[in-house]
Amino acid sequence: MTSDEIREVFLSFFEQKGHRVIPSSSLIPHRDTSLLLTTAGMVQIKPYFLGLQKPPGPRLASCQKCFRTTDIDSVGNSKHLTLFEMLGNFSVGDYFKEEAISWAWEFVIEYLKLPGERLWISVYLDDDAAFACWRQVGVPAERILRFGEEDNFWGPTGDSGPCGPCSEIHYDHGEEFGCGRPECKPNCECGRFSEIWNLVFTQYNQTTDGKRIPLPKPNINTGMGLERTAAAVQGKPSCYETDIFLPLIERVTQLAGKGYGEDKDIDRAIRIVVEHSRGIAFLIADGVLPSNEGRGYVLRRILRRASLFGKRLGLDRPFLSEITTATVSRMNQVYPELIVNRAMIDQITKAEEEKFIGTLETGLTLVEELIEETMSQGERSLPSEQVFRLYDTHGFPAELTAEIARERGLVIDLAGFEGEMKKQQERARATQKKAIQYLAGTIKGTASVTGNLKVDRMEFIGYETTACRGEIVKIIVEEQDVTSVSKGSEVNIILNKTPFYGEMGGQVGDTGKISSQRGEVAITSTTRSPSDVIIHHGKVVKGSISTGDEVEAKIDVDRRLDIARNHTATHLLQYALREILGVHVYQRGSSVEPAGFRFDFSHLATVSESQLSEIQGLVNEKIRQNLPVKSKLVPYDQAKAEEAIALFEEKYGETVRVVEIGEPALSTELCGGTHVKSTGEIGFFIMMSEASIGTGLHRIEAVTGRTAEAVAERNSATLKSIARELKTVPDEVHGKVGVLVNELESAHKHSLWLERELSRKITESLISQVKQAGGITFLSARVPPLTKSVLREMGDILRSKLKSAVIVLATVYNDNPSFLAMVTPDLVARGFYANDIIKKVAKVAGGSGGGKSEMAQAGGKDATRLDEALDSVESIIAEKTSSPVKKED
RNA sequence: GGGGCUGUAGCUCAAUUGGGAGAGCGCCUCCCUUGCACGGAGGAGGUCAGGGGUUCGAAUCCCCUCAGCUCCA
Repeated sequence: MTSDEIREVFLSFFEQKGHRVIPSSSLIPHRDTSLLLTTAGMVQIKPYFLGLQKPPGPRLASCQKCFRTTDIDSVGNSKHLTLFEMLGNFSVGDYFKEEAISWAWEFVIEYLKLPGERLWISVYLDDDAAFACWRQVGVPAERILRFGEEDNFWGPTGDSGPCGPCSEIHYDHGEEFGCGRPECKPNCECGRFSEIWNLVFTQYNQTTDGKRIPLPKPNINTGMGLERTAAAVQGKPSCYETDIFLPLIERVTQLAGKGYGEDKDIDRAIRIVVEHSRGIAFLIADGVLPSNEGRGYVLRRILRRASLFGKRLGLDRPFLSEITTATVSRMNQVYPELIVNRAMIDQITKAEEEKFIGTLETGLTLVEELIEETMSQGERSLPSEQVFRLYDTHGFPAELTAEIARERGLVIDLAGFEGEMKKQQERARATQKKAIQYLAGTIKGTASVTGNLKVDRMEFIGYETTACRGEIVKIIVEEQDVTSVSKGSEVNIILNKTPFYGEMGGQVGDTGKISSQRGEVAITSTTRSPSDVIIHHGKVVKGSISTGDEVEAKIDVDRRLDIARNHTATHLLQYALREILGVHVYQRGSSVEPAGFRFDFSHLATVSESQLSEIQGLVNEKIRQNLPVKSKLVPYDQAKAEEAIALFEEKYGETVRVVEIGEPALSTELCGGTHVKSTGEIGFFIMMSEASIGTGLHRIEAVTGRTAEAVAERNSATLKSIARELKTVPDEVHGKVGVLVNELESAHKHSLWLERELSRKITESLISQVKQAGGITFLSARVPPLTKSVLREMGDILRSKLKSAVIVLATVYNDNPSFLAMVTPDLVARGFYANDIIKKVAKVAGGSGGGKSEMAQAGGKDATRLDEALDSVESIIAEKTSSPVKKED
């Protein structure tokens, strides 16, 4: 049985048992900031279990792609994977243990045809009910083992929430794969037993004080690892020998010219390469891009690990994209997002791998330096802080450092390195804890109001209208439900019916007012609870309001129209980007506000000026064509079949709203936002900026409608005023500025030339002004205003002409006195230091300064005492010659 | 989210306690030569990432912002 068949048979089996099959959700969890990546099939079911959302049915089944980073370092042995597929059936308050167990057994025996005698069962210590169920389906008592919390109790995630005992099916691969110890049984560390299916019986809700309260309607949540199951079904010792990995392994062995199954270390490297390559392909397909934090960093880490182990196989050039390509062709039937994003997967992988090779190269020179230094000091061991610095700051793996060191007869202090690593982890954890506490605090504040907020009747009618009559269902003030509130209070209001759009999909919420006969509330923002209830935030400005009041809800229509213009423009922009740059362009986020919008999209190359102007032109052309904008509700599957563009991180219900522009549609997007009726209403579109905001990610900021008009107006006003200033007309401004810049440049050169001419003349006259003091030739003179550099040039000339002298020049430049002192080398040797002299001189004029012994500069504050300062030079030198001179060696 | 490092000519990088912005490669012009990274002379090219502060004076010290690299979560 192939893995594809297992997947198919599983889903159709549970479909027969009344389950609704739901598609795999993205690896990026939707609206769940607590999770980096989707780690189990349960993730997308969680809101149903928590009662936050209505499930499409009480019985659900899925095959979910999952990604776990917890045992990334164990990848390569027989069991652990980062990316895997999890088959699962779920009961949302419907069936329980008995059905879950009997169906699981039926499936593995009848459908997967696994030999019963190779299967072992584990149950939670006191879960006699589960034990009995297993006995009933015919599992002998001696193959049902009891384990404690560690192995057979699931949850809660965090300190409270749903949890319960679980029961697992283990497959015995056979004694030959085991450790051989007599006590070897399921959950043994050796590779003999493989846990293939975990059935979780969520029957308790754990409170923060540790009490477990039975749930009125317990849930079932199961997870069967497809890869492990395939290994069992196909009689292979590990998932790597199944049809899932073999094609990929074949590709690697082809490229590396190494055989699989000949050498333990080589096998491990091959496994890591293929395993991580799958992860790379799937992560990129779901919109993750390499980065130095979050999900992007997970991607970068596995990519680098794969590249390193590839090196070990002798693969020196970039090769990973070959394996990700093989992954795409192996898996795209089931996961079409792979084929859709294949260009992105290929290019990102190549670019990132090349970048890593670059990092390794610079690291290599640093390692060489470190080795040289260590050897020159006669040490044999590379200092661990330095090895850690190479890794921490420059990303150079310690194993590689060790390897290179070994070739040169050196060792590294591995224990010290691990210590440094521990410290770093502790630092991060400590701050992480604080961040979580902080987060918990803020969420708690609103969670009590909105987290589990359930409202039976609430209708959004803002697509059709901008005002309506409704009734106040709930009033929340500072996290407390209240029945009435009066003037001056900040409130959150929930209506049974509202035209207010709650912030979602990048579009900001509406503002406006809610008024009754007795009072009025100014609504300043509108948001949405996790359970999709629209919450109006505002302040009571008149009278008072109470729950049950009949009210009129009216949004700020002009503002809404501004937002709608911008939102429809994002769709047109995405269309234009795909036309001009290519179909690989996808929206990666947006922010739609009344004043303008931001649009992030995936694209690898830089966008040229001419492309930008083409894009802007195309959007404006479509605006002028005044195309109709229509929305409709369609079943999810239909929308998918029609290839409506969906935002990767969004999750959509059974029916989805599709927004189409034009007839036939040139843009079709799944979207819940508010739009204009036809593109002409947008009026005008101007791109304000385009920039790369990370690898493969770009951001465009743009404005439409009246903001665009204002921008155009402002630009033209600016241009006109510049033209006026330049005494010309706007069309001539460009040429005129060019001329002016040239003129300015030559004027600068000319004035520099004049200054030099002047300084040369002065220099000659200055030479005749030299004096003597204590046998030392010196010159102290005031010169006309000169720039610092010309003053210095003057000093240089004087110094070379006078051969042996102390020179002090002073000038007033921009009202500030400044001094320059120069001393010829022979006098420096005799103890005349320019920096000492300048300090004394400048002090007279209330300034200070410093420099080097041959040349020093200073500034003063009192320009009137400049001459007095210059006069002091003679006495300074005289003093120096009369006192005994310390000779320098 | 928290650390570390970096940002100077088109590229790779220098610049001692704060005191004169440089080298190599590349580019342009000329000369000498014509096989290899020829050789020689001259030249252009810089908001020292950006902003603020300290100072007579900041590439250098302090603060903020931005960008890149890197590690941890």
